[in-house]
Amino acid sequence: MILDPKRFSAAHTFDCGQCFRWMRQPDGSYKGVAGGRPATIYDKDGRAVIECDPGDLDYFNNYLDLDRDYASIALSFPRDDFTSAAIEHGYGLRILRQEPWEALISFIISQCNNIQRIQGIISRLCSLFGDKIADDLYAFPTAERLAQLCEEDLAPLRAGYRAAYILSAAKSVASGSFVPDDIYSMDTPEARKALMSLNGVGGKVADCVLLFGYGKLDAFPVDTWMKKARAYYPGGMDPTSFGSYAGIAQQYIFYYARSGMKK
DNA sequence: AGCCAGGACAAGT
DNA sequence: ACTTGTCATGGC
Repeated sequence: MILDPKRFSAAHTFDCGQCFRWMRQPDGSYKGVAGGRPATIYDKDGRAVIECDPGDLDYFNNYLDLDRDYASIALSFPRDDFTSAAIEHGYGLRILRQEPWEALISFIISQCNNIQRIQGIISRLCSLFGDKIADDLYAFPTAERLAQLCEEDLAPLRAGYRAAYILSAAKSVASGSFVPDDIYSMDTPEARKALMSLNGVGGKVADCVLLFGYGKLDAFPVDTWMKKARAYYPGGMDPTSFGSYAGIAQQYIFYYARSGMKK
């Protein structure tokens, strides 16, 4: 299946730090699972090539946000040298529309952690408690499944103090006291507040869940790398200056800052 | 050995 | 509304 979204980069999309489960294969393609659907994805001549069940193609078209014109959005951002370099560096990245529940748990795990270790913890979480889909491919475990567990069960994850947060979120969702789908209809500030009612979810994690899980592209997560990047914005780094797609700008900047600002 | 990694939380000003 | 210590783990 070949889709033509203009300038899709699998590497920049899957390795920019927004997701943790797409694994680069020796041939440069990325293999993973989204929404319980397995796929192998790569780019060819700037186009997205998706190997998946034909019935899942619409899902991945939406998942990869392929219908959005990122080039035009990038042109709408203020043109300082740093932002321009960041956009060039992340050429072809797209903000994934990940499953909200997976994004929630993933970014709870991300706090005060590094990306390699986050990947390991999530990988163990899925292989231990997620349904097996194929060889080395697992669905993300459901809230109902995780809600049955205790901290001891999560010890093999080596998630540290975050294990309690995972269980707490699972129980909130499984019991119905927190309904992930309710977030969609809220505006970003209201949705942010609702997410922060969960134990272990502060402002930054909430912003990541909104951006990467709910497609709320005005959410603007600020982590340690964004704080480092702030030094390159003499007048300050004002999210509102990037408009309603500030989250996309954020991801270019984050990815560039984390890369060491090279190339 | 100490510092850092896509922080959150409670307790103290 | 801001500052500080603590939380668990691992790489450098």
